[in-house]
Amino acid sequence: MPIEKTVQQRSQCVFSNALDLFGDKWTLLVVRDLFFFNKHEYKEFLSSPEAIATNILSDRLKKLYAAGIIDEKIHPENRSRKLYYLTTKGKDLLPIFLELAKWGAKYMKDLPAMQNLYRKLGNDEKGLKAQVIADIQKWEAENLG
Amino acid sequence: MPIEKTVQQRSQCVFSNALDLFGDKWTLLVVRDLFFFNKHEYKEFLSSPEAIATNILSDRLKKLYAAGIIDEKIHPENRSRKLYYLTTKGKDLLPIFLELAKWGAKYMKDLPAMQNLYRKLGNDEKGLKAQVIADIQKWEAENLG
DNA sequence: CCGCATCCCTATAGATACTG
DNA sequence: CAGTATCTATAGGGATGCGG
Repeated sequence: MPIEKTVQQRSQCVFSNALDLFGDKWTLLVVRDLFFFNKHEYKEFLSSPEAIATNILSDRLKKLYAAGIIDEKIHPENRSRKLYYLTTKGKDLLPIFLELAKWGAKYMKDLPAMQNLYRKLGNDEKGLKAQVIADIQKWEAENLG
Repeated sequence: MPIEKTVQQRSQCVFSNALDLFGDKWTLLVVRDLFFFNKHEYKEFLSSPEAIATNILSDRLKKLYAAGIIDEKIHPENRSRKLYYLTTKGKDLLPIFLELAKWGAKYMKDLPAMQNLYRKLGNDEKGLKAQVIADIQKWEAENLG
């Protein structure tokens, strides 16, 4: 029987509390995959270029679930697989990602793989945001409906 | 002679690169102190409620400096002290903090210490932002001028 | 004093091997 | 295929040292 780990908050600060939740190198990458790469399965997260380890992925999915940022359901085609998707609370993280990307667009110009995103952010941020939301809603209609 | 640690980037992704820089529980708390609590000295960062350890603080100040997010100068009244302050690159992180705070205002309502910030965010985000910037400029005029 | 640097030790993160 | 178990590496807390 494992000892219940009471997640201790370091202070009453909203930033400190946020960092208690996703202040690490992996948690937000899973959320990124959900937002921008239409990934919804364990093996899809594993296939991202950063190469997250299986135990870390498992742990982060649990933490995101416990925090109410993602939800999950059995894959309709295969009971041994799961589908992960963002809750409303999770989807509300999008503005943070977009601001982060804007900062990156300004100060990490040396990331060639990101130039398309940067251009879209600069030209048509609202369009980008709308498209991310639309993609999610499309997926939801097909898989949660 | 210490071995130079080449900070390895995990991928070409802007989010991954950002997390390589501040994907930990402490780095952004130092930036927070600079933005919202008008802290500019080593001992002031140490006095924050999260109680950062001295070696961690020292390490994070170096990393933030190396990343061009903060700069430093000798304290005018005492050569044994230093003043730390945000560069333009650092100040440009403010929108990320504000989006984070907005998310927290919606989903961490149980942080009584933050209610004032949340209210201000809800009522007058632009005013809040302007005030943070104004406070910084006031400090700069007095200390960097 | 003040800003760190260093050391020691523990806790946690994470890579790899393995299992149901 | 989706995770767990095991092992190792790193982050971090706390005490202390040390130069300016």
